Amino acid sequence: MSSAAKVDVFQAIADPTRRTLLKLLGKQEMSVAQMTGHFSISRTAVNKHLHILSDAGLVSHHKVGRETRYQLQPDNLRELKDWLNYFEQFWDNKLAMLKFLVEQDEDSPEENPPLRLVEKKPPSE
Amino acid sequence: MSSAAKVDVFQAIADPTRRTLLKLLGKQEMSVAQMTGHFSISRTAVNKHLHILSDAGLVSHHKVGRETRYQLQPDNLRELKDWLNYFEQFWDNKLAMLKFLVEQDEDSPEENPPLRLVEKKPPSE
DNA sequence: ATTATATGAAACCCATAGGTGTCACGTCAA
DNA sequence: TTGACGTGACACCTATGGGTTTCATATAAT
Repeated sequence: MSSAAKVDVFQAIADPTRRTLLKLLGKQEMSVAQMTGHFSISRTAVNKHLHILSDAGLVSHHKVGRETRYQLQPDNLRELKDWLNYFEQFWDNKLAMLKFLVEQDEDSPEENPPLRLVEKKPPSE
Repeated sequence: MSSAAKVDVFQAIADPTRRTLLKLLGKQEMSVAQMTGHFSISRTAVNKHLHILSDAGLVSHHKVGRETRYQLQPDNLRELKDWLNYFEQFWDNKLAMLKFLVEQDEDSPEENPPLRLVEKKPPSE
């Protein structure tokens, strides 16, 4: 129940303009006009992109005076990460293993086993 | 020159059918007809999706007799991973740091410093 | 009170994405 | 040789995505 997610996250990040918007919001909360300044498209177009990002649960917004400030809401990117995680086994077993171990560690904070890097091995192909 | 990448990877994985195709190919090399069996759309439609995945460099294909076998080619998913990596700092600093360190290690194979888990700290900005 | 600013919503345009069916061709089986 | 199988290339259709312009409204500034 983390988010309504009326729009697919994969779909939301498919557009390069929206990806740039997310990067911008990663730096700081911004108003619509402020963001529009970074593009050569109309403010209305930017607004549409923001709506899509909002429907995907990737940004939130709140009004400050007459302007609408948008904030990055990266939680739903986890879905993307989880998807990608499945494929990481195909190109880098070592990194996938490490991530697995780290996530295990996250779930049991009282334990803190000494993590060590495994032997280096070249990519299978 | 790893790939032509005529199609954006983000765009390529935006479609759920194409994501399913990638998952299928993650299990094993498959022919077009074989993949079509997993969907309710026409073979021609599947073929188009495969072309898009191919243009994005995510799959490769080779002919075996009269059938065309497709294989997963996950290298270009790194672009997606790199993009996502930037945002991970906003939801999980520890994991992002570890990944960074691991990748650093990948780049300098002659050195092998003892990596230790660092303390969790809030994003710098 | 009046004007400028910041925004949202609506109507509209056009390119393209995703789907279909058809046809031709190479390959495997009888 | 003949026919079924597996596929690629085309032509076509329709919904939607990303863009625009215009209009209305609320807030800030003078």
